[in-house]
Amino acid sequence: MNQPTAVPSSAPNGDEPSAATRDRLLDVAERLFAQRGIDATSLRAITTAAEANLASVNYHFGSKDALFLEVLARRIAPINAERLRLLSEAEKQAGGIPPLESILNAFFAPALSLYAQKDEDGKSIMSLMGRLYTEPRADELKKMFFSQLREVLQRFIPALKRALPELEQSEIIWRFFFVVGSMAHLMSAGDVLSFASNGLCTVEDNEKSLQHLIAFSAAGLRAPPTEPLI
Amino acid sequence: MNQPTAVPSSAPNGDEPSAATRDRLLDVAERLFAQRGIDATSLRAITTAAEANLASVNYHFGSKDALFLEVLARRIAPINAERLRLLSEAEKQAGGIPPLESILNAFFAPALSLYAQKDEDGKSIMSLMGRLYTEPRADELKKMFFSQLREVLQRFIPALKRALPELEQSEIIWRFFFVVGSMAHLMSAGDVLSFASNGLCTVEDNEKSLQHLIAFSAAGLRAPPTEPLI
DNA sequence: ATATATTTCAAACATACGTTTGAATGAGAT
DNA sequence: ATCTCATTCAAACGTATGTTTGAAATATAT
Repeated sequence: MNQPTAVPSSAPNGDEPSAATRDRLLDVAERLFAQRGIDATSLRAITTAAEANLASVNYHFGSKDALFLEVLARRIAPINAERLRLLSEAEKQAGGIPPLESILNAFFAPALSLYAQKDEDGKSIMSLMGRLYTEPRADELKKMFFSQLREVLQRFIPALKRALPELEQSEIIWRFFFVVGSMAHLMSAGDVLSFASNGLCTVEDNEKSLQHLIAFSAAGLRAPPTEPLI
Repeated sequence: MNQPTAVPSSAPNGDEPSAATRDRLLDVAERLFAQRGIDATSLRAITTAAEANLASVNYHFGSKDALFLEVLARRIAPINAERLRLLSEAEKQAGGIPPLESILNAFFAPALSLYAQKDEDGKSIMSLMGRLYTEPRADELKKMFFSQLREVLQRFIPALKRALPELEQSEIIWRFFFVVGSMAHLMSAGDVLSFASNGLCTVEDNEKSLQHLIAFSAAGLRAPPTEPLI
């Protein structure tokens, strides 16, 4: 309940000798949540790894749940912004209706780019994001997540509709639902792929993964309509 | 550690006045695990709902993890057996290579049939199964889950290969990976679909869901090869 | 009916968790 | 130098958890 009355000043000096406690907590929490899951990650583990005091999470964020919420919001917002930007760019470049593949690329690429992060944690963070679609968690999380996703859907569904005029709106939503599932699966279970294929398929090459995902999704979306337009 | 030295005898009298404690625990645990998640479900909640003593889980299963493992194994085994049966049946009926749609139906239908269970819990159990692909859990669970899945893959991948001779093995595996993702998404996040579509799309009609999933997946699998056969 | 093994039970154990507290520390401004 | 506020810190709180225990109850077999 005791919230700080003011935000800690963000290091006025040019180079910060060490990141502010708040940021260190966010970074460490993100990594641990992703690797071990949320319930399995204790505040003690987070604060120890972040070299901060146990009470610091409750001081800076109020609660563990609020910390988790902020860990996610920090990632989701830029991804969705980039999605919208890429879609607009594709529409401008096409001078009207962009090809399905460009629309899908705009949706996938920002999320998959997590994998290409320089540090080793990209994969686990992506895995955490992928799991978000299905994690049984507090209402507040679901609200935050889907309010941010809804904005994206409101731009992408009409774009898909223009690219697939022969499909009913409901059929487009159905298929885009499966597209999201394919992406989430790649994000959250990509490591399983190489395991289950005995190393034949690997998720190491991000560009190749994106190609496979786009090719599959585009073809799935282009399936002949099962609910023809009346 | 203290395991019972013998399995409790399964009610020798014709009609059981009440299910054996062990079975009641499995049923209740399944429902609660599915609804609230595994970590959020305490042994006290399970045993109270099952009208059993707190110690009964440790007596009958050894630990909470072992209980969870058995809850899953009890569901997964029959589903995978039914998958293999349906595939064999489709192959017999086709007198050779069955159409892609029949292969996919054999893979999807047994899992999606969970939804059609008479009791209200079908959905949440299906959701639990769908989450299995990505839950960050103990190694023993992953081992059990994938050892059972591997058996299925060893029959389905060759079947898909025969139905899609123009594709490399690795490309088939990639695409089937997305197929699994689409199915898992439908299983674990089906309720999100109607929420995100403002009720336009709903998962209530199991047969319709299956049709959409098959149409999308078949088309995705049939996408032109990105890695052409040499 | 007696002996034996299985199952239930209430109680306690040990531990881990998120959170709160109140004093100590630090930095900036007056 | 002093005041003021934000931050850190060690310690404790209260609670919930999975598990263990040893006796009581129940069923099974001889």
